[in-house]
Amino acid sequence: MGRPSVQDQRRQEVLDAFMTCVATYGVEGATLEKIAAEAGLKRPLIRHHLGNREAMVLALGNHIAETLNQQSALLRESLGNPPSTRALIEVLFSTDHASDPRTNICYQSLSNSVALYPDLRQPLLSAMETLYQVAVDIVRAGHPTADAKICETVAHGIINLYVTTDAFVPLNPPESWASNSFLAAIRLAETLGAES
Amino acid sequence: MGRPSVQDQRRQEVLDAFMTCVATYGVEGATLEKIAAEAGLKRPLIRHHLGNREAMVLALGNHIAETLNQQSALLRESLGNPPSTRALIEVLFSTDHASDPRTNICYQSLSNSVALYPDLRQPLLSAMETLYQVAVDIVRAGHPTADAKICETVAHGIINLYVTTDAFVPLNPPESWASNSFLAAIRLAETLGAES
DNA sequence: CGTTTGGCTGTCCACATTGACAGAAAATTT
DNA sequence: AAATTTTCTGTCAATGTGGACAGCCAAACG
Repeated sequence: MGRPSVQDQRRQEVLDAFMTCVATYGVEGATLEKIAAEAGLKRPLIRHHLGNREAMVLALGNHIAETLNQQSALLRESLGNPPSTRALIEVLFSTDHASDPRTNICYQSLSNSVALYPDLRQPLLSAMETLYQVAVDIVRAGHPTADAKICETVAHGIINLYVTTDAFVPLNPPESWASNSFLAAIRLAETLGAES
Repeated sequence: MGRPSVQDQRRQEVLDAFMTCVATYGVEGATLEKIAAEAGLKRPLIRHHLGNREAMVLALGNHIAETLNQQSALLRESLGNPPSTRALIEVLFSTDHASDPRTNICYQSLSNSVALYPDLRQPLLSAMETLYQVAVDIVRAGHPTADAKICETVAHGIINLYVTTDAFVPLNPPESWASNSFLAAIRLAETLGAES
């Protein structure tokens, strides 16, 4: 049968190194050499596992989207039954929640590259839709009597406030930026009245 | 006296072309040739006007920060006396307000490059602080009796919701994403009660 | 032990990009 | 018209980057 294949594992490792490089140097700044150094491999192996540059970028886009989808699923499960909007906000903004900080930075970088790699759009868009949907479901569960459209607005607002906070991380802003987003999300949730 | 200098104007044109390229290709993807093509000049002239790559990036960072500061000042003036929070939100989210869409994309790209160009951090950070401050002042003017800390939270929330909306523009999301952010900002503002 | 299968390395070429310089062309003043 | 200053062009070398290939090495199986 020959040597057993570790291709799947290697592919994950290379993808992870690519993710680190994109987060640090941007999509166009993540060269094969930097990725190879990060992965501890030789440059030709990167190509062997992920294909040419375009294939690499699309693979990363799908990987990021998949990661976000898993986080959405986790979020849905980790909140008690019935889930509370307050708990959603606290999980999103808790520092120990600590979703991999590279994920959101890569998401941003890839978003800005959609014009160059159009196939990125679909997975990135639907990953975000999924996250929105989880938030909407949680908010509606916590406020069954509230208007559906209003719940949607509040849920989107909470997620967007969270996203902004993450987007500013590379700037290392004062702590107040994050706490103001957190407090704003709380206030927004409270417009729905007490939870059931 | 010799030929008259058009250096200042050329510098602005080159900076503008650089901005377009960064918005399209990212910081590392904006090569001198692409910038030259965009500016309608020959490559060596780019270097002549903006210096080497690092100087170019820092110049763009300062230019973006300056642009944002001007927009902040404009925002402060364009709102009536007394300014209303509602008007602030409507101006921010109005499509015809149409601040140059490249500005926010460049801001994001540059933010993600702070690790490589540390001198970018200061101007980007204080431009955002300025924008926050304008929003805080407007909200406080509209709600003179409200608690100062709460006004700060609401103002930051409004700005952050606006920022997120702009950040998603490259993904060309469904129109509902923007309208939900807008409605969330309105709801958030309403938590302060009626305006004076 | 040999074969087979797959992972890994070394090396090559083509091309893009940056950085630098010398010199031509243009415009204004004297 | 001549001189001067600035703008612009052409070209070179050095380096970085992507893409491709041939061949070696390691591990499992018969």
